Amino acid sequence: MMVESATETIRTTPSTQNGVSSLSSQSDSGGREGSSNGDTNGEISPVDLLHLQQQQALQAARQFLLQQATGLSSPSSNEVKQTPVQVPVSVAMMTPQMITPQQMQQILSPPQLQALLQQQQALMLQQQQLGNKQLAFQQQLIQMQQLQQQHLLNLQRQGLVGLQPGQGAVPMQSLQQAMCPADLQQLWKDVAGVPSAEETLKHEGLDLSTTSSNSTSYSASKVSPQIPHHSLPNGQNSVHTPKRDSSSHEEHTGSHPLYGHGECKWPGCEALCEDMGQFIKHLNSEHALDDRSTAQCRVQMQVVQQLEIQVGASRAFTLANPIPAFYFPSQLNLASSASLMKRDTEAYPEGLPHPPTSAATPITPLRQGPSVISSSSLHSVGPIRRRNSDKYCTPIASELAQNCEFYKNADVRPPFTYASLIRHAILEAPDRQLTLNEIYNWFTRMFAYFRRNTATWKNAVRHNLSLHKCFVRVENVKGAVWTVDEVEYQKRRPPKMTGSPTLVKNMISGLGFGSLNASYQAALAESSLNLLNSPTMVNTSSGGSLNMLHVGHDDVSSTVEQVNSNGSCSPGLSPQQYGSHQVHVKEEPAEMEEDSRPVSLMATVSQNLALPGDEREMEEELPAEELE
DNA sequence: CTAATTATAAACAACT
DNA sequence: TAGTTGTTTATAATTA
Repeated sequence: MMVESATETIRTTPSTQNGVSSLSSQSDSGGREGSSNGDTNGEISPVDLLHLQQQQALQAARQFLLQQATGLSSPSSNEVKQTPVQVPVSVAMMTPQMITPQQMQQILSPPQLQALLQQQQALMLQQQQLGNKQLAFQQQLIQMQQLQQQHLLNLQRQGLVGLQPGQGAVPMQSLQQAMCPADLQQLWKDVAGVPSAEETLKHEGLDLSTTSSNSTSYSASKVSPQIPHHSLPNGQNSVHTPKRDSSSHEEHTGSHPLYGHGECKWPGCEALCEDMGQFIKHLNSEHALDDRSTAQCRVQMQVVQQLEIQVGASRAFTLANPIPAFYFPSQLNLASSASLMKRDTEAYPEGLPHPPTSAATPITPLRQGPSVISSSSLHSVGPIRRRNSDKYCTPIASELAQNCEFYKNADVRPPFTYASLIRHAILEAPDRQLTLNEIYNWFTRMFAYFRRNTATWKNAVRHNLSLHKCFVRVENVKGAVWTVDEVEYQKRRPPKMTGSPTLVKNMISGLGFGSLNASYQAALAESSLNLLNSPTMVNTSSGGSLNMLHVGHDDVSSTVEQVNSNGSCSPGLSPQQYGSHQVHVKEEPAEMEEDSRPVSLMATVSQNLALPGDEREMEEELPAEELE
């Protein structure tokens, strides 16, 4: 007991408010915030510093990419400066879905890069499942992006690119090389056959001329001096002998983004090259860069950026919607593997009292099935404030349903707030009411994590019950039970995404969803439309439709229950139903019954998202009560 | 910087 | 009296 509370205390206390806060809060999690006590980077481990550096560099590179694509000229100096250690690698791995495009820029660290990009791909995959024909192309684009970044990374490592964090100066040429313009040509050809893709591009208002002029001048001013002899296949730069080139690449021979396993990775090429030299030759001969491809490359970069935006948007969307995790298995796998790494390495830093259960069987409970752990659960790995999950709103029901076993056995903090957990527990009960003790039991039964530190979390539970208006105490003959006032619960869900209607509009129109598949887009459009049409939403949401998308969603069960349980669980649900003697209303429960609208609406959206062949999934997800 | 949300700790009262 | 249940206040972290 004492030990438990002690650790608990430690866990919470630690956050220092230096720039390292997030890092420390991460690592210290269960343990000594040892690293956080200081206020400088001095405490940061070498590894962290490395990460930091990589992040900075990466971010700069990314920034540059974005600039190139956007035509923006604003240097990223300040942003880069802020980046320091802000988001440790672990976070990047653990919170894939939470990462906004901007955060992504900051978070990206070499080791994560691939994972992230793969996740993006996974997302795109998801979209594909939604019926998008353009996906193939988009995925390729993503790959291109991946290649770009990897290459940039390599360049940085080599010192070939004097990437100043504050300047984000990455030579255009290097980008071009990384992008493999020829490949772009190919892509272009492929795409040519797909009117929608071109349509998309037009729609997105890609301005080749503008962009290219921008990037050109940009690269012209900064590039050459920094890449002394990094020969480029396009011949724009001084062409060196393959050997020289290969030598310059030697240290990372195997890491050339386009060269691996003895063959050219140029999409669709696969030419065999015995060594780097040969590969370079091959590059020069087969994948030369001409003006056209250069232009295409630039367009490509823009497209890539668009994709990034889309990814961000779709991520937000999927987060806001109960799209079952199995929608993107690849991501899940990734996530789970990430979590494994996490757990094995940093989840419980040295000195940390490893939770009893997990110590013995930390990962065992992981299902090998497709559902494994959804990303949200990853958030919880380690002592992250669960608020995250709640915020980014992982449907607790589906999450729990899927990872029920995991939480039962792994000493992992569930990524949900106490409030949402309590609510879930109560709603899960046959008569949607539980005594305090029953709630306790539910916690301990469902989560290994809550089998310890009982004093702490029980206190928290009680505190939550008392504090939140959404929990209504009902006294009956046998004592008191707690019920949930859905309306209140939904009501208090704050705007999570400060997305104004404008944002939504933008996302839907060309920019974000320009090339999203029709159904996806339609679903989103519809949802936003509905949302916008809903008076409640319009004036309620400070932010706008996207907010509403979120509302009531961090808990699928709400949706489900309201839809399935005929009335018994409707938002307006009055405590009286419980045949209580007396009800303590903490405050008037708000009379807006329209609140149910967003919820059912969500159901609609979900359905829209559930495309052919996926209905089964949706159904799986609905009965969230089945967990247990 | 501020406000809101959440987690945690703790004091305290009422009740069993 | 001790433990449980509830309420309330305070503090800190995090995020928008």
